[in-house]
Amino acid sequence: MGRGRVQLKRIENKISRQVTFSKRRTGLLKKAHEISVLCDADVALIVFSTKGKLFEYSTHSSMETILERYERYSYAEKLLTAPETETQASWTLESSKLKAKIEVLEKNIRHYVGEDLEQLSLRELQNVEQQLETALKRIRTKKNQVMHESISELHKKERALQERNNSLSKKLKENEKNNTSEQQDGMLQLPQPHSFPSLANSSGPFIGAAMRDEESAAQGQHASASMMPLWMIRHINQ
Amino acid sequence: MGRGRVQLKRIENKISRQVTFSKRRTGLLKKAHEISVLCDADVALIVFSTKGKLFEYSTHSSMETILERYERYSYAEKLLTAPETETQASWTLESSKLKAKIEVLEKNIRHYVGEDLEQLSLRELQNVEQQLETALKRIRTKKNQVMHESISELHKKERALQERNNSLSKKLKENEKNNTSEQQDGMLQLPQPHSFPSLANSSGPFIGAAMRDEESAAQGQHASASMMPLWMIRHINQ
DNA sequence: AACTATTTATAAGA
DNA sequence: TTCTTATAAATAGTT
Repeated sequence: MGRGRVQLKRIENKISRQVTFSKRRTGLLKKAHEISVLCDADVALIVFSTKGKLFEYSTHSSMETILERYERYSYAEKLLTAPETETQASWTLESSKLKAKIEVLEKNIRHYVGEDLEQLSLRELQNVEQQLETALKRIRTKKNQVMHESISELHKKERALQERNNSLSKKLKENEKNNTSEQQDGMLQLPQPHSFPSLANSSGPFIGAAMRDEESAAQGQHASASMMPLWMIRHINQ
Repeated sequence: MGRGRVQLKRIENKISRQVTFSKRRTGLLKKAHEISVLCDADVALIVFSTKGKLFEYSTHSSMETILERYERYSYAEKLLTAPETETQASWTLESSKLKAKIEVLEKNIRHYVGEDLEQLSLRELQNVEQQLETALKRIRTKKNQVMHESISELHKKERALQERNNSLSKKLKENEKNNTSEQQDGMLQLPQPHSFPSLANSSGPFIGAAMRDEESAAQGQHASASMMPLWMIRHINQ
């Protein structure tokens, strides 16, 4: 619902991601409210932004009530087993289970990045090798796909810009017929077309704008959370 | 959005309330998913129909996790003020920290095995690809090393056995001199040397054992604990 | 924050 | 419920 269709995938540009988040959050909260009023439903909505800021909506019957109801509905067993009765022992147990799990996961990751291989048997090494090969294939397939999409997107832009360029050239020639005086480089000084105003400042041909987009997109280097290197992950644990 | 404008108040007609609920619920869940993917947000949505039926959506990081995060975020003060629950609060906090960490690790692993790639940008894909390539190189180097070690180990065994073999042959000939009767193929039917009994059953030359070891190493398909697939790891947590 | 051109969602009807 | 269609709403890209 906007000027362009949008792919269902993370918006790369931080600014527009933020803007979109703000807009859609408003819309989502509104719709949550609407369905709750129109259809007499109990709704609880919790949204955490990337930065960890909380936004929430809940029907008048309050968030707590709904969450309790939810727990009751979907985790009945859990509540029955131990809400208050949890002893320190059980916490310790859970904690060490989690820690054990983390250890296993970290070990896994180390293997997947080719570290800590000493203890592995030949068979295990072969296993990892095979998994990595498969993963690499998948990644490359996906990368190809993304690149192809990007390319055809750029071709589309290119065509649009070329057309615009042609029509501007035509207008320019007509202007020159009617006006046999100054304005040698008139084309770039014409009143700007309203559709692509930002491109008007480029010094090259219009098509060049597409290339610049590409370059700037390829620059930012900070990795997302999911791409954090190991040493960074290790610091999560405060 | 429809053929008529709609008042923001409970729809009286039961049927159309139900129909509207169904349609809007779909839309709401969709939008919740979209904002979560597009804007990289953590979303939890709980809807109870009038009749009490539950519908829910939550970002990949699971409903439980998000609700915990919510509790942490919005009831922090409450928990801190409570007298008895203070220890419990700290446990809860630690527990959810650990869980958060596990989430990150699991996401990482999914990427390393080439799953869950939709949300990755081209840049991130390239990152993963490069890491996998490096890992693969390391793994292969290590594998080579292990195989070479294994081979020279086997060569050593081979030499030892050959020597033993020779000395036994020698003794046999001496025996035959002193004893001009039976025992044509005596060599392989001699009392077995106690060091490598298993090899004695092989029908070929001793060096053949090395080949068989190699082959069987390449066959076994069950993964070790550290190589467990994700779905299996998920079960660790009790 | 505002402004539109567009895409989406959905109310009504079948 | 599902499909279709006319129309209201949401929102992407811009200013």
